[in-house]
Amino acid sequence: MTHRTPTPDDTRYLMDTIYVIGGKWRLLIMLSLSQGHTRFSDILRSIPGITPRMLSRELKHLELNKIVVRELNDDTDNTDYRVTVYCQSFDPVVQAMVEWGRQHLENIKADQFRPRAVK
Amino acid sequence: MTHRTPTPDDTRYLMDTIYVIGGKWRLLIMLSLSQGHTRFSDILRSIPGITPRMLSRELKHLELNKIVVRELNDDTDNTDYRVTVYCQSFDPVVQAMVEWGRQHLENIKADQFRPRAVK
DNA sequence: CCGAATCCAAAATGATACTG
DNA sequence: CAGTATCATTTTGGATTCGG
Repeated sequence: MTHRTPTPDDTRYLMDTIYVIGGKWRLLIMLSLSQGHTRFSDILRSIPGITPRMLSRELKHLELNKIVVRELNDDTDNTDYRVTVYCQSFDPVVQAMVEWGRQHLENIKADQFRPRAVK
Repeated sequence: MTHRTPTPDDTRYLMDTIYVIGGKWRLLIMLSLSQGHTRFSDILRSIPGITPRMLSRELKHLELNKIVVRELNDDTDNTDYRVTVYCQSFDPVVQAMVEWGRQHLENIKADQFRPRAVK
């Protein structure tokens, strides 16, 4: 049984989650990191439309909240960002949202190619 | 096998989803509706902190995007808001986020009651 | 009391240029 | 490469008000 009846508490839980991952970019950054990107410029390129300003700010926020860690690579003198286990706890949320987006695009495509009745 | 390797396309799917449900209130309104609230004031009361202004605006957005429908009840002369099947397609996302929030609260509680080593 | 509109303040985000 | 600084724009929210 995968269905639960929603309770008023669910509203609180949902608010908390929205608060933590709020904004346009945090989940996208987490996804980029989980795709294996570790360097600032790589993450920047992997997320269409994000600016260095927002990436820098959001990485700082995510680091403060223990969602990512920042490491200095002594050899290459580069900064690497990595996910934490805490970040991985968002995987089900990200998966559900990615899946919704994929389905949505499929639906749009299907509707475009399906003939419609004309008035 | 429930795990997928993330692809660059996933970034696009995730962006689309964030765009559609973006903001602080939309998912909360959908949850409230799925909890059975149909009237403006009921929804308003069920979401702590939301103002009539934001609820009104977001309901309008959700209606335009076919996520909710607005019905006039002729008997009581009241407006009823109801979810659509499109709205229900977000259930997995909402469930995942509610579940994350619940776990998060449990973790916080557990940590608070677990004795810590003192320096 | 329900639902929406108006005006204004604050916060989030964007564009662009620039630094070590 | 890894960010910062500055300024413009957009989004969000508060307070108030107004008509059913």
